[in-house]
Amino acid sequence: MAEPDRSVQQNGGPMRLVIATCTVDYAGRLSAHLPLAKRLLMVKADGSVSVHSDGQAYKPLNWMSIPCELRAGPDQWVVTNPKGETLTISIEVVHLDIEHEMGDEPGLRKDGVEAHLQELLAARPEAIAAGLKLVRREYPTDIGPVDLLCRDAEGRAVAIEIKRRGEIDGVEQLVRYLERLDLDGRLRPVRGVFVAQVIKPQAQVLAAARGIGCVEVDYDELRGLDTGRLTLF
Amino acid sequence: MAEPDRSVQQNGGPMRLVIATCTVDYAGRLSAHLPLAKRLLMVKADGSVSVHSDGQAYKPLNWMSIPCELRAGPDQWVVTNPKGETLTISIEVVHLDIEHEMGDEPGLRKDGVEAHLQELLAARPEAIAAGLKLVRREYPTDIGPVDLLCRDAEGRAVAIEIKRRGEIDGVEQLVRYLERLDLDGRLRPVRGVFVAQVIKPQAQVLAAARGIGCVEVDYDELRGLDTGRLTLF
DNA sequence: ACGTTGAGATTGCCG
DNA sequence: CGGCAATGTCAACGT
Repeated sequence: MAEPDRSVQQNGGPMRLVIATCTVDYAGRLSAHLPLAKRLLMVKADGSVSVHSDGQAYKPLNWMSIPCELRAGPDQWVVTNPKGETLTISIEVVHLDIEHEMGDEPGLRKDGVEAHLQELLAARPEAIAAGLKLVRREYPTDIGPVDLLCRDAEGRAVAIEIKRRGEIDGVEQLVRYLERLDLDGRLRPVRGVFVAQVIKPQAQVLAAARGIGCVEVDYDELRGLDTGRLTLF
Repeated sequence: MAEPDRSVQQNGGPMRLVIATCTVDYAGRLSAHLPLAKRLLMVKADGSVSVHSDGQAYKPLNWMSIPCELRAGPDQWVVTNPKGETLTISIEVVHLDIEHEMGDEPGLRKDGVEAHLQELLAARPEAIAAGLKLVRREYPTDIGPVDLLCRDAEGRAVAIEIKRRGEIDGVEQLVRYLERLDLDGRLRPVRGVFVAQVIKPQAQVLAAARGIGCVEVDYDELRGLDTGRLTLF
């Protein structure tokens, strides 16, 4: 064959959607077989292939992840990967076959648990320590905003740093904020509390050495309390 | 409204495929946002919704699993589930919108690793222990067949039980076989070896207490050796 | 019905 | 760069 083999799907192409009556066989980590039925075959731009039925949201019945190579003949598709795993799709009838250029995917932005934690704790600072009242979220200092500034039951200032995972650099960050806040006569002396879902032993030790309190909070419980409040009224 | 709300997707409908320029927001366990881009929206017969880009095989960018309810307006889809999680798809442009009746899915048949392991080890019992020679696969006893019966280098009988995962009940099963096999003067005394990809500590302890050997085998390696043999000739 | 466990997991994070 | 843990884990099986 002199001309390039167009049956080989390379990365960067459009998404291809095929609805076909087919059987599917996978041989790799395990062997699996799908009897003859109508299914959706999805070939993504990156070359990966997945076989969907109209159930089992969202997981496909079978698939082949990149890196892999698709040899798509009229009656049979064979997808192989470097590990020697194969996905063989034997096609009886094609009901639909479309290609669509999808363009770039800007990517998923997960609004981290940290932001949400801050929201929840701003709404209920007493979950950190009894009697704590919020002064301001994102209280500004000249080296950046501290997550929460509160006053305790005795009216003393408390700076709170919130992390998803409590590690040593989070404690150091809080120490820097505390230095800055202590320059303000209206706040001084400012106590620090480091809050996270889990605080690593190293961070706990450093915090203790710096006179900073540590509080581990349960995210689900906080969310539960929060929704609990919402549903009460 | 007197007529039924057709914008509500119930289970049992056809599969719907939409390619649309859209933004997507998920609020539930976490919050996530997808900027405006062209994506594939898949609505399965069971009502589940998933949002695919043309990368990240096979996992969708966002999804909502059953049980859930889809309210599909022209500009916005809102999928909710009983836990109060929401998936909101705001549609700018629709590039494709098809529905297709998929019919029944006969279901996936997984040919277990255990059967394949037995095949591979029957072909190469020396992978279990040097000098081991196969007498018979599925050697019958009156309480069921033992996976492999072998003879070691000294001609002594060895009964082998093969599991994908070595747990305590697999050891007990082998113990029962050994009792039976020991009744046969032509075999007695019969040694036992428990073979699995991984053997749990509890099972190892019990095996040791019963004088049964434990061998962990690497499935991929065995397959490799096997295909190695096949490709050598 | 509920808890336990495995999964062709994938993905991020840490050391 | 390789091992470990989390995942919006899900799904299947045993109690």
